[in-house]
Formats: sequence, C-alpha cells, structure tokens
Amino acid sequence: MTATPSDRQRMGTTRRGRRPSTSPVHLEGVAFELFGSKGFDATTVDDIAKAAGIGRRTFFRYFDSKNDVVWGNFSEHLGYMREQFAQCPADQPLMDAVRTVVVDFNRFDPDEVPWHRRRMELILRTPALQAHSTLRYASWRQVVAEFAAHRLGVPEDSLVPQALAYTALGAALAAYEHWLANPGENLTDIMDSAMRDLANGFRVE
Amino acid sequence: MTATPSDRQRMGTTRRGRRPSTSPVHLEGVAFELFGSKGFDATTVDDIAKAAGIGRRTFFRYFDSKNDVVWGNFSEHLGYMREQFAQCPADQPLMDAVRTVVVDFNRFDPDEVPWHRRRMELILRTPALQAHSTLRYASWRQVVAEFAAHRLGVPEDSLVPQALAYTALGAALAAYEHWLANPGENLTDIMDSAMRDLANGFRVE
DNA sequence: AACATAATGACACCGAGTGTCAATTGGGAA
DNA sequence: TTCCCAATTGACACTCGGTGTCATTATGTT
Repeated sequence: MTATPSDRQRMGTTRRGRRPSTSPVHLEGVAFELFGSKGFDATTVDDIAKAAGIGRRTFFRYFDSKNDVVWGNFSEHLGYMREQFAQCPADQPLMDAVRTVVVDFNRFDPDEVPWHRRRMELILRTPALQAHSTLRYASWRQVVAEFAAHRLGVPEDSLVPQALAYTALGAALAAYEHWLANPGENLTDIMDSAMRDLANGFRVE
Repeated sequence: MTATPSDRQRMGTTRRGRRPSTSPVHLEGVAFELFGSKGFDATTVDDIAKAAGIGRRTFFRYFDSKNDVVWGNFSEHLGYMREQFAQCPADQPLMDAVRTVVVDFNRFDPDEVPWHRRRMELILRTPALQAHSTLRYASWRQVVAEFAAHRLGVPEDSLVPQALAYTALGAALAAYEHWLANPGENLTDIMDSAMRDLANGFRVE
C-alpha cells in the first residue's frame, strides 16, 4: 500500500466522500505508546485499533502490516537522499560522496534524537522488526547502487555497485548498533567513523 | 529449538521410547519438492506434513518455523568457519584472512551446486525468507566479528569488528545475488572479487 | 508382564493478514 | 433542501503460522 486513506484526502481540487477518521502519523503515535509500555510483540493490532478508536480492519488500510508502523515516512526520506547524491560534485571521490551523503542522511535535530533512538531500538532489537526491515533496506541500497553505478559507468545491477551498497548499509547498521549500545556518543561521529573504515578497507592499525 | 526428535535419537548408550517417524533431512526434501512446484508461499505447513505423512504439530517439533526448513544444517557449518579462522596464520593480514575463509566457506562440490543454487534462490528471492534470514546472518556475523576482534585486540562488540562483519556479510550477499543472476559464472570467483573490492575500500578504477 | 520414556497427533487457541459487503459520512448537483 | 455519488469505515468470515496441552502409541528396560 502506498496511498493511505488520509493520503488520498488532499487531492487536486476538492474531495468527496467520508473523511478519514485518523492519519498514519496519529496511528504511529498511538502504536509507539503501546509498544513502549507493553512491548512490540505483546501489542496486538486490536490493541492499537482500540486505542485509536478505529476498527481493526481500518488499521490495515493505513499500514500494510504491524511491522510497517515503525518506519514512518521512510520512503520520502529516500527521495531526499537521492537528491543529495545528485548534488555531489562530479570530482568528489566516490567513497567520499557516499560517506558524506550517508552521514548526512542520518543526521537529526537534537530534539528528534530521543524519538529516533526509540524507533531504532525497536527496529534493531525486536527480532520480528529486525527481520522485516531487510525489505526496507533494499530500497535504501538501491539508491546507493544507482549513484555508484552512475559514477562508475556500469549497470546498476553489476557486482561492484551492489556490493558497495550492501557494505555501506552494513557499516551504517553497525554504527547504529554501536550508537544504541553507547547512548553518550554521537551518531554522526560513529557513522562517519564506520564509513571511513569501509573506505579504507579496514586498514585500521 | 536446537534438538529435533531425531537428534535426540542417538544418545550415549541405547535409546528408549518411540522412534522418530521422520528426520529433518527427509522433511527438507519433501518441503523443497513442494516449494519447487507450488512456490514457497503457496505451500502450507499442512501440505508439507501431509506429504511427509506426519501431523502438522509434529512438523513444528522438527523446525521452529516454515522459514527454517530452507536453512538445513547451517549452524554446523558455522562451526567449521570458526575453525578455519582459528587456523589462519598469525601473520596473515586481517582482510586476507577474512576473504580466504569467507570464500572457502562458500565453496561447494560441483554436484552440490544445483541444489545450493535452488536453496539460495529461495532464500534471496522469497521476501518472507529474505526477511527471516536476517536472523541467521547474525550468527554468521558473530563468527567474523569474533575473529576480527581477536586480531585487533579489541572487544567483540566494538565498532570496527562489528562493521567489518556487517560489511563482509554485505559483500557476500551481493556476490550471491550476482551469482544467481548470472548462472554461467563461478561463485568462488565472484565471492573473491567482492571480498577484494571490500578490502580495497572500493577503489576500483 | 509391568514400567518408564520418547515421540506422536488431535484439539483448541491466538494473532496477523485478506476478501467482501453493507452502512456511514461527507460533497456536489438538481 | 433533497437526492446522488464517492470515499471511508467496520463487521464478518476465512486462511495460515505458531503454541500449549494431553491422551495415545511405540519402544527399551526391569
């Protein structure tokens, strides 16, 4: 599902028909409340629907699955990352560009950080979500692979850009796990460090 | 679940009680047959159980989930990889050792290759399995991270070994996808190439 | 023959996700 | 205002994966 009821609400001119009774953002808030108190697995879709005052069936018109709730508007963010890649100077070395854009993509305002941390704790520490996120990562990788393929003048599905995208994702995930385990440290610094290790081929000594 | 009924069969001395009516290997064969003809999603656990002549409940005593069927004896293979790391000469550069062991871990006898290809096609192209495999990859990464941490003299959960393990996994997965998309090519060569790209920090030009 | 042990399968239950369809709620036109 | 149309909603029924429970069955031991 790409268009929720509340998405279709604001069409070109005026709208017809019954108004949506909620929004993805609202549902996300309600769900996170429950996930925080009862845990992800113990929270049923019925719980969320009841707390949001909607029917269970309606929940699935806003999100394809319970898993998808935690991902917010990730797809839109991806568009932003693609733009950032497009704006990289042509003479910037490939891995410098990748590092810069990936680090920037994971930069957040200080007031957003606690919220983002809870989201990533859910995603990276809940097995069901850990598994499901693989599917989201695919589109993230695709953005990186497109850029790398364009820079290298090779097809997008050839080995090097795909491996580069896969490994960049790996470095980013390792950075996130380190960040979650070390709340005092700065995500941007960790991410930058991991991406530099990658660009250095892990010649760290 | 780590011990299936047929695992517990051969204990120290003689065994008691009813004999297991099947084995993980047999069930795997039956399941693959069905996956091949009907597809993974369209094959229900009931189908597998019925085809194997056992009860549905019994199936779940041999595998924790329908997803787990495709992974065979992956855990035992991991032990082998750990041994290979332990046998690496101490003066071998870190990334050379990682590349060598990872490439070797994914080497198969020619007669096993078709079977392995079907298995990896399932794992990498079925969304449900793609998601679930993330959980298996965690233990793979742990083996790599342990070795890297030991070599670098840092804790296993610190950033560099974790990032290295994550990226090595990424390179391996990219190699597998390329192999599946290009049946004519050799997995070992592709894997070696991807691991070299990683060790070179993707300075490919 | 009686007993302990291990595996099995039947049954009931839960939760995620989907298809269907009548009912509701709004805007636009007559 | 009233009628019509369109979008959303929620109730219901269903499938499937997965789990807890327990009586039953098959085996080796005493």
